[in-house]
Amino acid sequence: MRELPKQYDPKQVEKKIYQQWLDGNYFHAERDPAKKPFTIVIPPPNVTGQLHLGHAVDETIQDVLTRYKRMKGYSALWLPGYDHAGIATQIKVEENLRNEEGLTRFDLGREKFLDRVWDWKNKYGDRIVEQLKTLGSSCDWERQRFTMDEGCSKAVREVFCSLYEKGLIYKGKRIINWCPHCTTALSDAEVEYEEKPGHLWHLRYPLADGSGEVVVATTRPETMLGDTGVAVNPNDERYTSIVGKTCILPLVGREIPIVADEYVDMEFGTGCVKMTPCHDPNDFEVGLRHNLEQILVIDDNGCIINGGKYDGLDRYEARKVILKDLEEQGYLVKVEEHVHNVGTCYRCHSDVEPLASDQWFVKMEPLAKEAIRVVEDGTIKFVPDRFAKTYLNWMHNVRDWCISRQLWWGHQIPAWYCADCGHVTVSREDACQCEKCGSKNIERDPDVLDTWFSSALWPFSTLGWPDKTEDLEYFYPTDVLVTGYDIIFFWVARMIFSGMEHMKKEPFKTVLIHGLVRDPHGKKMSKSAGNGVDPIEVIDQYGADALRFNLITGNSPGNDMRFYVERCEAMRNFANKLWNAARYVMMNLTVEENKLPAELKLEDKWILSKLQSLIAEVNENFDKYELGLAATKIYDFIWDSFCDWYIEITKPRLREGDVSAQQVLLYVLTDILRLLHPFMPFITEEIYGAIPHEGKALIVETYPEVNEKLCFKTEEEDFEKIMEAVKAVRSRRAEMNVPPSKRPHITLVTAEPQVYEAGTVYMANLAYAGAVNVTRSTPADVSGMVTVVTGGATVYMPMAELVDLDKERERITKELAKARQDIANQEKKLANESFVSRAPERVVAAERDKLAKAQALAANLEESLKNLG
RNA sequence: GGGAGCAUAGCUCAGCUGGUUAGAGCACCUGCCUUACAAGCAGGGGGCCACAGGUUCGAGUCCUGUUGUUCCCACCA
Repeated sequence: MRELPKQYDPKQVEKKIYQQWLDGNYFHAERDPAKKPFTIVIPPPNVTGQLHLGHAVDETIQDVLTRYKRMKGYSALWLPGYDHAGIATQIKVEENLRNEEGLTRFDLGREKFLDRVWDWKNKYGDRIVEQLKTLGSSCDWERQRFTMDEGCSKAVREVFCSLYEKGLIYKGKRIINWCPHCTTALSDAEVEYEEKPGHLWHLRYPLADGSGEVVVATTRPETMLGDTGVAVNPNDERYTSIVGKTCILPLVGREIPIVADEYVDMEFGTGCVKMTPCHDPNDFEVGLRHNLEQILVIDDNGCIINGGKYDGLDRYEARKVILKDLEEQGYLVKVEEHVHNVGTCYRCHSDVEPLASDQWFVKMEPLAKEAIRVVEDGTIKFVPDRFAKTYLNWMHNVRDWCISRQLWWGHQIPAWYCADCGHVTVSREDACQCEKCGSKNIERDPDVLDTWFSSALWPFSTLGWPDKTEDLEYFYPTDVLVTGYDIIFFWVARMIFSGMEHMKKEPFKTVLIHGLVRDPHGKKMSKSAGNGVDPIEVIDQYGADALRFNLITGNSPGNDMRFYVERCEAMRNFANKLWNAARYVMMNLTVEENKLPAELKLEDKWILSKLQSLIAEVNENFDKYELGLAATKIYDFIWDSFCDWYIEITKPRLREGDVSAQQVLLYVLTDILRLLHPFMPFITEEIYGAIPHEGKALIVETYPEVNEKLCFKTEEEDFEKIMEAVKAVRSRRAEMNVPPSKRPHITLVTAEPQVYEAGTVYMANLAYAGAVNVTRSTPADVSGMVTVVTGGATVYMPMAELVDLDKERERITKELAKARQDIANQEKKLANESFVSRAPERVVAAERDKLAKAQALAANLEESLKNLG
């Protein structure tokens, strides 16, 4: 036992406590056959990243769950790590290179550039780990992984090769999403659509035979350079006569065919669509059906190629010039305002360019089957379950996954092209010759894999797969995956089908989805908007426990939350409240052993019984992942039940040196610490260390379970009757401005005198009463008395204590009106035959009881009013 | 075009399977430095639970529709 300072200072505590946990090796999960495993793998933060509030929510939830399960006796593993984040990291390092040395990655060459990225990764890779630690994350740092470490890279290679061998990975020319800024292909999931105002330009394409013209409508006139046809609907009578004819492409002069295809919507625009097979997925398909030529007119940087005089112009620059030319030459018919969806890159938000390109793909249909099954049959549960629908909808409609990226930072594709026979060698080991013709004239594919390709394997690659490790055996499948709804498609979906394909077992049993953290106005936090809040600064000011509690409470699962720094202040105050409660208990402690006394007083039974209810509810909330509810209940118990009532009520006993009160205080406080620890690990551990305790550390204490012997329902109710009387007296006193120094004698009239007799001491201490008289019958003379009716008693206070009779009269009149209204309501309800006969008996009884009470109250109030004159 | 969420006190939000008087934090008002805590204590004001129907003995809670709002998905040029 040692003295605690008057105010809790997280700064003095958090670093020290975290070090104690590390020293005790408590985060490390052993493969203990006697214990059940509980596993969470962290959603790996970007290696380039800094902790933001989104991480803070995610990590807090995982830490709360891990700590809970650890205390519940599981071998709880929270496996940490980070992600190489291909695009983001490469761009960052390229940016540095340009700013500091004026060089591009091509100036350095692949190898030297990658050295730079590794340097950068080694320098900043630990920053986020350090930040996770300040949050209190109880990760097993011995098992920390990186998506590009040796083991994970081996897993990636194995998966690529095995899928290739099964025919589930192929290379082909498709329309893909190309980011001209990041200069790489993207998957469909990596494109974010934004509604943007634009125009619909109507262009005149003259028929080659001079018999007329067609007018096409387009939102992207610059792509006309790549037009190789015009399509109309076969059922469109307006155009049947021109199908099969050709027209002359303006500005270019190319003769292109007019074809009929079902794809065309007769209602939209003019019903004639220009076909640009290389820059539109639909046109690509139509082009294949009608053998249209493919002409690529926009290059990797978004500039025009194969477009004659327009070559080299940026696509939007080209648009202006082309429109001007079209107008001047009389080809522009009209312009309409038109809002349309524009795809943008999820990393840099440049407009994505659809273009035909040779890329690697994962064939999704066969993989999706199992991924759909395990969610439909409940093997994997989403919490809240509405996200299962989101997931299934996506999985049912999933298209092949473009996995090759034109980057250098990442897992290079293990495919070698033979210059002699053209064969592609895909191999687990680095190939030095063509597997078909033996030629050494081979070259490796320069591209790397989508970052999400490696994170898809995270739940098993981090446990040692493809090797058959003991960790994998013991900890897989993992239990809960915690993440925001924004990466269900990127990551969750891909982990599920990867787990099913390669492990033949689901990667996790529960997907716990949380919402996004927004600013006070509900806007997304971002660097560019300048509305971001740095969690590290918040922790610095209020402490990690306060931040954690703020993030875990006041929101419901799966819904976005707004972040208010002021709420952290409230949480810090709560921490301080607990701190002082503990300080008070310690100040009065003369015993060393945490053991309940043989005899319990009424208030002891009340608080212990309330504690058991709390324990039951919190455990139940945990099992349903209702962490916010659990935390709020603990908060209320500590502040209201424990501090405001129990501590107050035991003060006289402590003053008199009553050891039993000390023992109950210590017992309840210890359970409080254990209950709260997953949410506020630092302060609880610190207090635990200061009070008498047996275990090594709170983090490895057991989590409270209900003790039936400490459930005292009757006493709990009895005590609450007394509380009600106390509150009633306090309330009257406050309303009448009776100063605490005035201690009126009070008479309690009740049918249960034994209950209230036990409570007379409380009336004196908590309601500043003088002598308290408990009787069964109303005093002979109640004139000049203030009456307060509570659930179990009528309280009489002498009028002399009152300052304002008018006020009292007013109050009673108001209450009487309400009581009469209640009586009316209850009588009406009970007069309803179907209610009485159909509602459960206890409900009806409760309503009868309510009526009786209201009647008694009304009678009392009437009398009081009479007494007042 | 399809799907989902949200709408409760001045503000931000809880309210789990329908059942006493709808809660919390902050803000506000009144009185207290009562020997754990003024980052505190006691008391108080403030709510047609978006709207309209329906189911039910009983609806903030379940169903249908309406309005507003946010988001996700989808190849109408």
